[in-house]
This record gives sequence, structure tokens and C-alpha cells, in this order.
Amino acid sequence: MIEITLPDGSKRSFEKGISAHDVAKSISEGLARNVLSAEVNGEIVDSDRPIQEDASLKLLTWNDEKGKETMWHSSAHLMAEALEFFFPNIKLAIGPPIENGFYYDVDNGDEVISSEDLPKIEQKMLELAKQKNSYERKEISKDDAIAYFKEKQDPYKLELLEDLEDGEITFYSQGNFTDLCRGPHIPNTSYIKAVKLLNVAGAYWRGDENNKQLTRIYGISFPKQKELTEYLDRLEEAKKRDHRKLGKELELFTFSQKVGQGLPLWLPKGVQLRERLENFMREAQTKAGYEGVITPHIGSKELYVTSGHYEKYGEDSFQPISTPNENEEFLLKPMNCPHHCEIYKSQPRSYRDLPIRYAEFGTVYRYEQSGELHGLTRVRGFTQDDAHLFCTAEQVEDEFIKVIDLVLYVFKALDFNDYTAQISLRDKVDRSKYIGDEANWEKAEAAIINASKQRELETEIVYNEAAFYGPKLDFMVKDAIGRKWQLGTIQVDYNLPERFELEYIGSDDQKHRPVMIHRAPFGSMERFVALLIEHCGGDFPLWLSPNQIAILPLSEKFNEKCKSILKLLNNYDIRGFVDDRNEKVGKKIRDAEVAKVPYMLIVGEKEVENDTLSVRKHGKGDQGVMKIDAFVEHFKSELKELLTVN
RNA sequence: GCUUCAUUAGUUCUAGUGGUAAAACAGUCCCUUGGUACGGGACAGUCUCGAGUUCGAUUCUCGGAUGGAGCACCA
Repeated sequence: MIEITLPDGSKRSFEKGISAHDVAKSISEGLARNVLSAEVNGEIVDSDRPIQEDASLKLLTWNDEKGKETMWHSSAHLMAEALEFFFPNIKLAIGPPIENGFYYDVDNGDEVISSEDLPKIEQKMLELAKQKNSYERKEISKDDAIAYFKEKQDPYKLELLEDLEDGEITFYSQGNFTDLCRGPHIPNTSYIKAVKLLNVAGAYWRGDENNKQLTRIYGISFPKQKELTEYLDRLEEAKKRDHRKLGKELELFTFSQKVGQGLPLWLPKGVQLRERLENFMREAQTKAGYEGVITPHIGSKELYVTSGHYEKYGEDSFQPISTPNENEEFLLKPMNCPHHCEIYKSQPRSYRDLPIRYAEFGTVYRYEQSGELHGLTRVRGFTQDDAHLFCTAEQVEDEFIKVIDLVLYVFKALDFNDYTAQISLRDKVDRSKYIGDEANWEKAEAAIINASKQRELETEIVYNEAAFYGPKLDFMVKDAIGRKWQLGTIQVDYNLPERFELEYIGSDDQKHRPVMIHRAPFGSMERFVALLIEHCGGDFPLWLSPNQIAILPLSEKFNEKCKSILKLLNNYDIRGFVDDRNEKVGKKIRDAEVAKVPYMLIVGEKEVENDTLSVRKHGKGDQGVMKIDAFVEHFKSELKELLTVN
């Protein structure tokens, strides 16, 4: 007999060699039906694998991430089986589960597999799934494995085998398909009830661009048809919120072939939005002790040679521009920090001056490869809400806390309630790749951890993710439909103070090197606005909305009156427009709704007589009649509610 | 940059085609002056660019540009 410990701590005795599936069966039939795989003493295995000794056991179902992975991994095998049916000579590379579904990288020679082939592959998969073929595990010697794939003429599997030792090689088979695989897999193919192949794309073998490019087919599967439908609905919703689509519809920004790819053009309404965000940040920063600085868009090449950026990125960057006569070279600025370092250096500094906090909405230009440009999230010219803090090593923790507070303030004001933080530290072992002395690193890493603890951030510590010049703290937010975005970086830098020979005079009358902290709560205005658009689906918070009100005259007779009402409301800092087109109110309302204007104010004979407005709220409908003063009050209190945080 | 797919009015759009093309919305003008998601009519506007094949190309071929999906990249 062996003792099995379940996650709730309860222990049960079973015959030696019992499987996870049987354990589940002893609890309930329903559970047994839903078990996809199992975690036995921390190892994920097939649910029918015999357990030979006392063990802790976690049954994995669709509700566990690991259970989903098992399902998707098995689905990748099923897809491979279907692919071999249609393309007998296809060569298979790797087919792992991913965050949402699975893929298989394949090499089909000269025969292109396109998205048009996907439906029939999907159909075949469902057909095969119904056959209820079990996934059979088989341990196999390395020689036999090599022989098998030589026979199959699959160079990719053979390459994978090179890295494996005899004794750790297993094959899994289902139906007419056998694959080199560590497993585990679901009991049989019938667990896969719904399949959708999503797209086809190129991917390099082993992720290396020097290798051959394979065809990657992405798909996702579910144990219930309904869940697939829901998933596809979610994809639809994401499409509706796509900032590229909404940006065009709401006239926020545009691109022009003539101006150049990756260079966004901000339209008036987009500028309204962006400037409000900038002013919001400026105000918060001023309160937090920042001082504004402004630096030019180009800087001499020497500046970046000093900073080290030229050596690291010079080749892969916009090339220097030179002056016609003197032949001096200048670079478009890819970062603001070197400029800010020079500002720091413009006069001698005392420890009494520190911390110094320089903030700038600095526009930078970076050469991004054409394939990576994407809407506003990846562009070649963008504006960072950048700031650099110069402080003593002792002040790092305090400064971190202050920056965290600023970031959290922004999150609250913009309704990002679901966020986590990631602390990136050095590699635990190899410390040779980092610049700056050991003691300082220790101090800074501890400072970041302490600061996060003090502010009770939900953090994850990741080793070997720090930059060579310092540790960092990144915020991840989840948007309204659950997608994760990286936002807001705080980064310690030992490199630039060194390279620029920054100094301050300490209380001991000796020269010391300050620590520099980079931080950007929004990251870049472009990326942040993109995120914001997708987060709120274009329905911006009232304080950010480009047009807060649309005044809709019932007929042309009231146009003049409406214009004077607009002027009046403008005096209360309420912005909007009068829709004086020759259309019926129904039409005007529809257009204002589509344009996502928060408030519609309808003015006809009754309103003119009583000095009132007929108020309609976007997405909510008719709100009844209000005196103009009352509306202003109402409006102001809503604004206040939105912007009052803490 | 690589793979693959795509590109028709300002926008949307598997209308369509080897003989210069349609719809909807937006726009302009006219009629209508109307009470809470599109009143009616008229007008104007378009085939991504270059080369080739052809009597003739938006349509076929090749190449470029841009865009989508992904890979690689991301100070």
C-alpha cells in the first residue's frame, strides 16, 4: 500500500501502482472524467501512469493551467496527425502548448500551407478526435528513435534527438501518428471537443533567424464547444477595441506613407487627449518634486559614444546626420538620459542638492525593423514621459517608494485596477556581466524589494532579467478584457553616472558618484494612448474625452441659442461642439453616440423657454431635463469623483 | 529584416471586369424644421506604385511600397 497526499492535505491509502485516474475515480466519477493529467510529486505525468510510492498528487483538469497545457499539447499532436494525412511528406519540428492554445512548426517543402487549408485540417482533427484514440506512451532507446526518424526523413526530430540521452527518450502515439515527446498527454483524443486553427505564419527553426524558416500553424482547442464560442467572441471584442481601428474612427491619429512608416501623426482630437494626459502627469510630478527640463531632438555622436549607446546600438540605429561644412556628426536622440546627465553636470552638486529629479516629455527616435512596427505600440518616433533621478545610494529606497506612489496614482486615476509588479534582479550565479560594484547592487536590489513590500505590491522576482547596468521594477497591468501590458518602468543605473563621471560633494567633503534612476510611468505617450484606447474601448473617462458634450439643436431655429450655451459651458471648462447640421435630432444623437461623446444636450423650444437642457448620456440614454446650472454642477461633480484618488 | 496573405472613393466593403467600375456611410447643394441611435432628392469623388505582356490592364506576369498575421529584434 502507498499513501497519496491530496492538495487539501488529506491522505489516502491505495494499492501500489494505482493511477491518478483511479484515485480520481475513488473520489467521484465526474472528477475522473475531467482529469487531463496529474502532478505527482511535482512532476506532470499522464493520468494513467502507475504510482509506485508514497506521493503528493494533484489532479489536473481544464481548470488548471497545467491541465490546459496537457490538452493543448495533445491537440498539437492531433493536428500533426491531420497534417500527415493531407501532406504525407511533411516534416515536423516542434509542437508545444502556449498561453492560448498550441502550435506546430512544420516544413512542407515547396508546398505552401495557407489559411485556406485550415478548415479541412480542422475537420479532420475533429474526425480523428471522435475515434477516441488513446495516447500511448513508449520508452525507446536512442538508436531506435534515430532509426525511426531516419526512416521518416525528419531532420528536425533527428536534431532534437542529438540533445537527448538514452533512457530519457519517449514516444507518444495516437491513431496513426507517433511523435518524439516528453508528454504528458490526455487519456484519449475524444477529450478534444472543439478545435479552431487560427492562423499560419513563418517561424525560424529554434528561433534563430539564421536557420530555415518553417511554417507555424496556430490553433486552440476546448473540451466544450461553448468555450470555443466564448473564446472567439473574446477575440472579436479585442478586434473591436483595436486602437488602430478606433484611432481612425475617433480621429485620434493617422499614418502617412509619405511621412514614413512608424511615424504617427497626431490629429487634433488625439492631441486633446494626449495633452490632457501630459498635463495630468506634469502636475503630479511637480507635486512630487520634479523639475522640467527640455533638450533638443538631436545630439552629437560624441554624446552617445560617451553613454555607450553608440557602441551598442549604432549600427542598428538611424545613422548619424552630418553638418555640411564642419562635418560634425549628430544622432537623432534615442534616449533622453545622456542629455539629462549633461544638465546634471552643468554645475557642481552637493549632497544637499540631492535628490535631483529632471523630467521631460522627450521625443526620441529609434530605428525599429519594419516587421515590428505596429500601430502606436511600436513606432520609430515617440515621446517618453521620462525623468531621471540623481540621488545617493541611501536615497534609492525612498525615491523608489515615491515613484511607486506616482505610478499607483496614475493607475487609479485611469482605472487600471488590476496590476502586478516584476522585480528584475541579477543572475544568481554569473555576476561578470554586470557593471557597478557589488555593494551598490546589493543595496539597490534590497531597496527595490523593500520599497515594493512597503507599498504592498503584488510582486514577482525574476532573476537574470536585470539590465547590465542595474536592477529594475516593471509594472504589468491587465486591461478591461484581461490582456496583460507592460507599463511603467523604474530602473536603477550605475552605468551612466560612471560614464559621464557624475559627482557630488558629500558631507565628508569628498567626491561621490550619484545613483541614477530612470522612470517612465506611461512609458511612451503613443503606447500608453494605445493601451488606454483598448482598455476603455474608446469610451474615455470624462476628463480625457476630446469632446465632453455635443449640443444638439432640435431645429435650425435653435442654432444660435445652442452656440451661446456652448460659450457659457466653455467658461466652465466644459468642451464640446454644436451639431448645427440640417438633420433630425435622431440622426444627431446617433452620430454623437457613435462618436462616443459622453454627454448630449438637446435644446428645443421647451429648453429655450425654461433655460434648461435635455440631457442624454452616452450609452445610458435620456437622463431628463436639467437647468443649465444644475447640469454644470452635475458635470463638475462627476469630474471630481473621477479625478479624486487616494 | 524573414515567411505568408492582402491592397478598389475620405471611411467601410470577398459588387465587378482584358475595353477606364458599383454600394453604403461621410461630403456639397436643395426640399424638409423634425423631440431622444440614422427623413427625402440631386451632385461630386475611386481601381497602391513602377516595369512588362497586349491594339488596350484596375483585371495577367514581375518588382517595389504600404498594411495584416507571426518569427527574429526592442536602449
